[in-house]
Amino acid sequence: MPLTQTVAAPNSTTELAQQLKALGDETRLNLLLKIAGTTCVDGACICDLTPDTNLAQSTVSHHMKLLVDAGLLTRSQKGKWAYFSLTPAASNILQALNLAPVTCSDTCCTS
Amino acid sequence: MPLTQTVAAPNSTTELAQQLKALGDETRLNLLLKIAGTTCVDGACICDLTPDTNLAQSTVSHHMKLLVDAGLLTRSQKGKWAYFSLTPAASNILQALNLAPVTCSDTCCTS
DNA sequence: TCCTCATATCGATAAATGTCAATATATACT
DNA sequence: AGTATATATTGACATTTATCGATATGAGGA
Repeated sequence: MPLTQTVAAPNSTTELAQQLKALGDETRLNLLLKIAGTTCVDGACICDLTPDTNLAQSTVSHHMKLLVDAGLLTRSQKGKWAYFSLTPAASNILQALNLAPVTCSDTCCTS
Repeated sequence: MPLTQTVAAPNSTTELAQQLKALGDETRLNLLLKIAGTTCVDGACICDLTPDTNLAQSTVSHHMKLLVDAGLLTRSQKGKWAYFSLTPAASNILQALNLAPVTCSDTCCTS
């Protein structure tokens, strides 16, 4: 018996399946892990995430939308830039899966 | 810091993404949860799982294969029947997600 | 106001996926 | 041997998905 009810307590299997599906793509999983590892309070800027993917900007934007739609990320506009943070649901899932945050690159938060 | 290293410690993100993808389908997630809830020591018989899905037998068989290929289930043949059990990886993921086992239907293990 | 930059949206395309019916395989029973 | 049953495989099809280039939107700076 777990000490805390963290994940999936309020989730229907439909909802959970959708979140797992969103995570079930290596590109998106890596994006989410990168964001999870970001130390910036504002969240991670998509401009910092895109280069590592070797994908077109529009493709990354598309994946971010899917993650937002799945309830795993929230988007906030800061001037020209878009920042993304994990939702509680996403944090819980990553924690549950014991996915330790990746350390943020040193160039983070500088732009 | 978690007390135990349960999930994803040996998994690459590629491998984990593949497992999450396999779980990211409501049919397969429900199949897995059903199997997780089975009290039979032998695992769950596919013949008991199929009716609930309202899918063709070949479709269910296909989904089972995907779950096996993802490393979430093992298959064992018992006479005419095929039984499936969770792998440690699958058990860990379900535990991590705090997905309590569904109670097995009373007709379980009777055939 | 015009230009630049960051991001989103659109349209197209190739590949992957979920599904079924039909068939194959394999086991048990007679 | 022959039949029945359980499951897997095959082939077809419609839908979804990942991806890109091109374009649109929207904010800041000159």
